[in-house]
Amino acid sequence: MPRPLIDLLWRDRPGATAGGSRGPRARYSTGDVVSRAIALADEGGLAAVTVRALAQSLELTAMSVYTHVNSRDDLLVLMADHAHGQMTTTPFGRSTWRTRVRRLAEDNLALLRDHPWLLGIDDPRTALGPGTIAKYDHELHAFDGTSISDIRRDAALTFVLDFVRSTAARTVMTPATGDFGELWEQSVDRLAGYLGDDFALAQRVGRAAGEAMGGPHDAERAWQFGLTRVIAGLGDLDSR
Amino acid sequence: MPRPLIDLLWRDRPGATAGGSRGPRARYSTGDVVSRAIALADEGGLAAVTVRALAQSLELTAMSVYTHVNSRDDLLVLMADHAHGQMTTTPFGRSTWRTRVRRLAEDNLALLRDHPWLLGIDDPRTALGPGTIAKYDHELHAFDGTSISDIRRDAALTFVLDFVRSTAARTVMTPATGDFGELWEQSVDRLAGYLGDDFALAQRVGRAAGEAMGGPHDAERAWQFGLTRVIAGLGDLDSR
DNA sequence: GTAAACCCTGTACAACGTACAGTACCGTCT
DNA sequence: AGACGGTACTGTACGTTGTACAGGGTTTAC
Repeated sequence: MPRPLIDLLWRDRPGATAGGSRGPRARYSTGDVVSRAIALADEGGLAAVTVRALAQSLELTAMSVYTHVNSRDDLLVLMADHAHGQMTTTPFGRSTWRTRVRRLAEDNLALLRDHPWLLGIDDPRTALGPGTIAKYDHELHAFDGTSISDIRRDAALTFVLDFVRSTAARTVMTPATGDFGELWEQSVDRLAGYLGDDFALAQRVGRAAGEAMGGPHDAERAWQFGLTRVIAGLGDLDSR
Repeated sequence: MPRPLIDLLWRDRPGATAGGSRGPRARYSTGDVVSRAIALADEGGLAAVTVRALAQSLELTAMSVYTHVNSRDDLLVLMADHAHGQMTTTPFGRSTWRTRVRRLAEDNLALLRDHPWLLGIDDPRTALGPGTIAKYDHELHAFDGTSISDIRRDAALTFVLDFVRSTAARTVMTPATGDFGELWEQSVDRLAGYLGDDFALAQRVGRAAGEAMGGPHDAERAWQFGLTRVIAGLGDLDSR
């Protein structure tokens, strides 16, 4: 049985509890396995990351995967932490916390665009990994120079990241999510019949929002709308 | 085969396309099936809503469920829409949009507390249902009296609801989510060993946030923090 | 040289969603 | 009255999933 998850997460860091040295050499390192899994996920979404598919992609049998990883859930945590560790972060430089938060949000959006499957991983154990902790540390520094308390600093960061995640979930096209446009055109007739004149406001706003959604830069506009509101909501951190 | 999803969603509304009248009477109505499914989900989470379990709970065979519903995914949409339709909404009265948004957010949090499994349903087709549309309509009215545009009205509502959903996802105890406290105490030692003195800021803030998380009213505090920021972020809708 | 630890394989199981074929029932049409 | 056809339901079965379990071969530690 492989080492416990925490040790796998920290496998490359100095001081890592190494695996025993006896027995045949493994054909793949843990990192290899995680990388292949990520490649599969980038291509076909989380659903494509089955133990069997991963095994085949490594030219192993299904059960051999469990030599490197304790369970599929653990694998997902390793994937997420790896992605967090590889994330490209725009350096903050000497900017204000507002532009830092903006960059941070944009970086995270890019991350979720590159790896939409991250939206499907919601395991709290991810927070134990070095990549995730490094990311957390870096992003907390966005609020340096303000007089925000530690607890609120954490809350503020969570607030920003939650916004990014929500928006990405709606924007990003997961392989699982079929095109909503098709669905819409397909059912709008019958829906109109049912609706009649009820819910006038919903119909008016829904139509406006729906039409804009087809437009060229709507996703971008929704993003800017929200991000502006997030930053405005954080208010004047400097004087508090 | 049952009627298509849209017709099932609108089954109780006047003008609904009724099912054919021939054949034996069904032992259960669509509403019965959906209600039983919701009961299962309330008890054991979405994972407990298997076709077989639902069938057993109705004293049917597994395949008979498909007489009432086209697929499990459709069933989930029906469940979500039903929950949205049953949602208790605090009337807005004559209050300002700020307190309306606050109530709206609180109502939605309560909804997600009562039915945590809603967090696991992310099907856009839910938006086609009468319950969801009624909810949408009602919540859009929160911004009545302001001069906000239709598109921004939709964006603002989405912004609020996304915040609620994110916070609920972290707060609410899903049956799937084991207690994070256990996990933490179990791995904090080894983690401390790996961390050493690196990521000082993350460690300090994480400790502060972690300790507060054990505290009695932390979830409440995080909620208030975020909600205040959401409303502040929306700014002065009256003059725009 | 022996024993322990390790990588890897093959077989197998339980649970899942659901396709397909068939049976009993019932309103509708001839 | 009788045939038709749509409906509710059942039973069997298939493919896919994660993974438990029992070995077999290989390498290192003692």
